[in-house]
Amino acid sequence: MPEIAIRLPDGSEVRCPAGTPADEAVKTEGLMAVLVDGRLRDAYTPLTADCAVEPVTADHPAALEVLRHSAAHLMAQAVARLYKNVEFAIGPTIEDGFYYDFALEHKFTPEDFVKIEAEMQRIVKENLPIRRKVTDKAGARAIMEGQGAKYKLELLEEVGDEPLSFYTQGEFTDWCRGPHLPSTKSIRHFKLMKVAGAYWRGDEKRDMLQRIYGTAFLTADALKDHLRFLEEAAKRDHKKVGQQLKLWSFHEEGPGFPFFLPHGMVLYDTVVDHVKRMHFDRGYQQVKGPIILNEDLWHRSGHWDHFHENMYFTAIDEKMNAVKPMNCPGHLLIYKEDLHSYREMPLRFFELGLVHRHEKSGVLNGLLRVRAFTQDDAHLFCELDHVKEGIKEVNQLVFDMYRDFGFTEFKAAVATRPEKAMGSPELWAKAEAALAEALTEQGMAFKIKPGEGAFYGPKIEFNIKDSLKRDWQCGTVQVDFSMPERFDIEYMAADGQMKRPVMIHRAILGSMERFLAILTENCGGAFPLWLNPRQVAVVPVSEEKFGAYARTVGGRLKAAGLRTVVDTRDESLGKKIREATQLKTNYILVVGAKEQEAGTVAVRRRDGADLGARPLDAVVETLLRERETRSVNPLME
RNA sequence: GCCGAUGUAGCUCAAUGGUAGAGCAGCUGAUUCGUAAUCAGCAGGUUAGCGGUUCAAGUCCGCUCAUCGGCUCCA
Repeated sequence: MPEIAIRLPDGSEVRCPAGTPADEAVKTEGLMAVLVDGRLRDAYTPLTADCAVEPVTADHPAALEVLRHSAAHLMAQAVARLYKNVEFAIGPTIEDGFYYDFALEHKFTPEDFVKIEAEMQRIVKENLPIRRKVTDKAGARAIMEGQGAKYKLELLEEVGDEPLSFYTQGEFTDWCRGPHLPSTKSIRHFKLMKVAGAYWRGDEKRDMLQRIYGTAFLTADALKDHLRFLEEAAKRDHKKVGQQLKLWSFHEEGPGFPFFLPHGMVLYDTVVDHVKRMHFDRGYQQVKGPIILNEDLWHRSGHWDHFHENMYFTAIDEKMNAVKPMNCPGHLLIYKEDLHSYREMPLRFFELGLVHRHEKSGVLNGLLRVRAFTQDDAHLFCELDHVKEGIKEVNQLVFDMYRDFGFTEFKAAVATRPEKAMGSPELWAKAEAALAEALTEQGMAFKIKPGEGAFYGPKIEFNIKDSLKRDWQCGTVQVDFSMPERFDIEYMAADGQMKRPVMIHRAILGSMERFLAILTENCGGAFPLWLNPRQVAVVPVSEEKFGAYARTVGGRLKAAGLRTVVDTRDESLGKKIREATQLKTNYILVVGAKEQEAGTVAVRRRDGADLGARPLDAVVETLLRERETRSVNPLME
């Protein structure tokens, strides 16, 4: 046997005979896998040549991935033991865990999870070695035919002639790239989460399989933390919070059409006010088009061809009309009312546009996915040479807006030409390049989403990250050469020629409804002062004795524009404080004899902190500062 | 749209196939209170809707609707 040299991360080198398994060469406790020359491999992989080996143990970034992949196999094995005639599809890892798709007669219920988890534990205890075997396509086919695995056979037909690996643990064998843990014994901290239907290969025309989602972690604490996180997210659910704080509601009578209650409307208007101010400061002109427009317009715009399944139609005097799903055609009509000059460019039309889109019933979800929503929509018309500047200007507004609403982390992606697209590929390429260049010049990293552009142009998608580290898509910026063409819009260029402008479609918060849901879940309903519909509650210790002073205090606050309630109900002080706190009122001002005499208020924050008596003037001053600076944290300390 | 689960008072939840109940909220009265629930009384329901099985249905079956979790789609 020739000797080979193994380099370890600490710079040391060991020599061993070629073919030595990696785990024997590196001799590391708790080895889950190894990186051989940077490639993830099984711990027992034979080393055949000089190489660099990095051990993957529990603290390695790749550890979770390996663990979860093995957990998916573990679950599949348990399912195979417990149920008859199970067909296996695929079982990958995902962000928070793993899933496996099965086809079988039995319908899984969450009660089955107990049984499956118990079987999984049993397999863990059996300490089955997980071993890799490589075969060729014919060998693979033989194995799969033996298993009656029609889904896997279908996938097999699509791969080339490269060697294929199978992993076996006990009686269970699965086609898999790997790597896997060396044994089932180290999969300890897992939980099956939910069962759901999933189309085979994500195609709604094909079989509906049963998917079980699970998660697995390296330690019991990490699993517990994850479950706690999910609980926290559930507590912050905007539907729940919206009901508790009486912000919005949903009714059977209008699925997908949310109701805004008085306090929700205050929140909505506060957001709108800020959005408008930011746009006016940047040269946008607000417009508003009608909600219903005749069908011809939608043929001209291309929406009928590309979007009509999502549109609502309504007859007026026997003529067909469409309820608008987008605002752009309206803005094009407005554009065409005047002769435009290059001197006005970029021309910026802004609309809080109420659009209706027919969404499939199964996708509706609170305010996050509705059938009628208001977009913070705008269209910029610019000269061809200035498209990139236009995009950059818009992007800057996007960044500013997210920061103002307290979102400091966001990501961008460029979505390119979809299959159903209008306009020439050359124009698409040009538009895609403009978007990418603008982002690059602004130092904004982005990824590419192939084929995910709108039918009339490629787009930048902006995602914000909330306080629970979840991503939400909000803004889009789209470059469009087609719509100006279709509507034959022009402007007078500096050289006296009539030219065709380019259109930039953009929304920043996206849908106001959706954004309010995100805002709500970001803070769990405990809105920063500037946004909160309930900013201050004034609570007299006794209504009879101090009610008048409480109303005076309330009057001062209201005069300063602070959203204030004076709670003069015949209830105990403790109860009024409790209720105001539960409604996430930023500040509770308690007034009694001492305060009345001294012209002060006793300040209590919603987090329970009792700040003691403060002069009313000072309180008003601080609250106004907190509001004007849009502070996320309370300024009263 | 597809797969699955769920639907009881305004809210949160109980109720072996055998008279639908509690807490909170609401109303009335008492209480005037110093930092997260004062006390008492009253009222509140075609158990999502429609149909079926049964002597008897909140409970079992079917259909419809809505919601939730996923899939597909998407702001």
